[in-house]
Amino acid sequence: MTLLPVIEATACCAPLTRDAMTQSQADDLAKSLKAIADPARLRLISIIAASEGQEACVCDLTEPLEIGQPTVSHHLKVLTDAGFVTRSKRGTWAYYALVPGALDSLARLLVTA
Amino acid sequence: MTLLPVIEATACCAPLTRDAMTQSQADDLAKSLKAIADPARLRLISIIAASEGQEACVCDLTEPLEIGQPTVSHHLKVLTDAGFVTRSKRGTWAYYALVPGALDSLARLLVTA
DNA sequence: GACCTATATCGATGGTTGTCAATATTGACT
DNA sequence: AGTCAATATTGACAACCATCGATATAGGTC
Repeated sequence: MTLLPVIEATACCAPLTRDAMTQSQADDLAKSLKAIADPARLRLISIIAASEGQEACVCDLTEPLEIGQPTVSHHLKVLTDAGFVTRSKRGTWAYYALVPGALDSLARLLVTA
Repeated sequence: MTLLPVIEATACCAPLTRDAMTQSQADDLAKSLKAIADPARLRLISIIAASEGQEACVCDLTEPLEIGQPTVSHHLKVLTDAGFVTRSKRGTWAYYALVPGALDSLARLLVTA
């Protein structure tokens, strides 16, 4: 499933509270919010963000959350599809990094006035 | 179901990206995000926010969204439980108003550094 | 009280989603 | 080629959720 990346979804629009949203604006924003509205995914973002270079290896993400490796992989895919993180493979390892500004664009949409 | 209001859920904490979150912090934040991660609820917030005094009657909320009245009522309850809006009844009508600062507290948690 | 209007609650239903176990893929190393 | 380690994908299942129709509640008016 391809998903409108956050940055594009947010580049165009007035804040949530300025004007009544259209249905498709609401759909896009809801998709972005759904992508981060999960405890496991929030913790993944949080760990990645706190890591050096805002980048972390999957091997460092599996233990702290107490869920299986396939589930971690699934959550990382959701975050990637939504445009919050990017994946780069180096050797056998996969590194996930925050997309700079992605969370901020989203946050800006929620601020009132 | 009682839910930790956004304001309280966010009053205490460092931004999402400063430090690794605990499980319960992630649970709370995810609940707040889930509450607004729905197109119908985003449009409700949006319409309320764009109204005079950031307050709107349910009667003005049912038509624009093209969903049934019980569904609108359900979404408003979710938003109320999560602390984004408050309900006040005047006569036969129910008015929902934005909780000042609720969305902003949430947004602040998402901003990086 | 009887009736109407506005809103809330209940029960059911179809669709989505988080999780897991099992398996596949990919890359490194001998 | 063969093996091992890291990660991704698949298929299944239970839990959750958005929506609806039907009904209940509450306030106003006659």
